[in-house]
Amino acid sequence: MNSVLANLKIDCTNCRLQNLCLPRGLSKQDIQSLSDLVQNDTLVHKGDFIYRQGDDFYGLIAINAGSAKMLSTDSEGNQDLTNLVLPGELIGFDGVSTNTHQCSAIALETVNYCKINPDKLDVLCNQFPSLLRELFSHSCEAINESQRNPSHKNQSANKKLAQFLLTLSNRLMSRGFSSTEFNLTLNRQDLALHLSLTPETVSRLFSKLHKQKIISVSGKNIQITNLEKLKIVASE
Amino acid sequence: MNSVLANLKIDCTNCRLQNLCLPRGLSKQDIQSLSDLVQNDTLVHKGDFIYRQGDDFYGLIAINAGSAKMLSTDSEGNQDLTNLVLPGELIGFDGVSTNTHQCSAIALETVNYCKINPDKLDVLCNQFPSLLRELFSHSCEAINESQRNPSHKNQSANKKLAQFLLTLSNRLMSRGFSSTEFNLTLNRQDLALHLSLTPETVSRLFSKLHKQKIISVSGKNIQITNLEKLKIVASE
DNA sequence: CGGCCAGTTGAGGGCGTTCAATTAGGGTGG
DNA sequence: CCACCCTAATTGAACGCCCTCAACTGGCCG
Repeated sequence: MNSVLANLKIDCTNCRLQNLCLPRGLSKQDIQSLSDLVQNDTLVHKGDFIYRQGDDFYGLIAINAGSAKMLSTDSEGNQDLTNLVLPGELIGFDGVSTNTHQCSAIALETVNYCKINPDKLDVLCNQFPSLLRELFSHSCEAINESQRNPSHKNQSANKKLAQFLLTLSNRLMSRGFSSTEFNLTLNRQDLALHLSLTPETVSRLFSKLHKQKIISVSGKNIQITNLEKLKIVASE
Repeated sequence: MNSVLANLKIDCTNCRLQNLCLPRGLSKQDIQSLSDLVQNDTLVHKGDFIYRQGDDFYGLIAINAGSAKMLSTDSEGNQDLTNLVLPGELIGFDGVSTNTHQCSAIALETVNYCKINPDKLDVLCNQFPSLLRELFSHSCEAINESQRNPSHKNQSANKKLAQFLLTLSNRLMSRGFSSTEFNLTLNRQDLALHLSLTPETVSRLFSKLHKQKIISVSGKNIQITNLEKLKIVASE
């Protein structure tokens, strides 16, 4: 056994997600400062809440391993699955402005995450403008994503699903996973919620894409067998 | 004439939108610092671009008077009207992360706006963490708005329009305008784009709400004549 | 083996779109 | 100031996509 490796603490300075997550664009010195403020390696399991809508601001969270869904319920009780969260992505912005979380974050499988506590965030704000600038940049990016993401607009259901699969494929690839074969951690119900469709429609569309030999579907296991055709479907 | 009033420079320290716009939540001293960095009173006219998608980051902009629309075109050429912008609201976040604007901001009528230039923004970041913190908070809020705003999800067209009108009514009220009678600066085409509907459908729905005596429509002039019923329609 | 829930598949109906025609409104030149 | 034009807005009819409701299948766990 390699005791040196075994005892090596994983933190921001040696994290494999450094270029995707918060350290992105920071100096070595700043990454070290950040690392000292980050609480690493919290583990939660499938179905666990990372935080709940209505909770006091819990902190900014970087998903390190696993995936999560962002769920929000409006005053009428309607649910909306706003996002699927992958490793290297930040969540928690929904609690910054009002100090109360506007969404729930729920683990879709075993999830390992890092966290900057609210009090540490204040330290950041006062001592490390460059980090705060980076946070600001991250949050602005999130605005762009959510406003420009075409899947939330009324298009054909077919197109929405194809676009979702393409976007997911790209996001997985940039995280070092296979872009052509993956396990969809969202179930049909959740995916339907996310795309504003019914589970029946999602199921039918999966079958249709399968018959067209564009993807291969077996439950949650998805293979993209004809990327070009999938792109054509996504652009109608 | 009152020459004292005539010569009084309008800036953040005496702006009527102080509680809505960027100074919100800042100390008097910070507001003064902010004010020194803000370029006030730029005037543009109907149809003018405040900035264009693809432009270098132009700065953070607060709409002081008038209204604007945020338009974004994706790689396929599909347009999306992401937002209607009212006085006291901030735009420009779409240029922060990549330093290139992801949307165009277009004046819907004569618009007066204030601006923090990109280089001044860097000054802010380095010297006034409290301002940056406020900016961060603003951008996080924008995320919530765009993700939680129910009008961008698939609901009945009727409900989407009713919700849009209710939200607009509230936003106008908090800005000191009438909440029951207003001039819709968006035309039917733009409104349809925003709600992901066709102009024909929007027009039909306006007529329907009019016949139901819930609103009174005359071109761009809208009166809400039965707020309670409108709320019922919005919640289905 | 039986029960349960997620997922799939089928039939029918409703709502928004599409295509087309008509009306209203805003700007320009005589 | 009015006649004209061009675009925006309205209204109508028919189609098509997705939803609803329902039945069925398959996998997992007791």
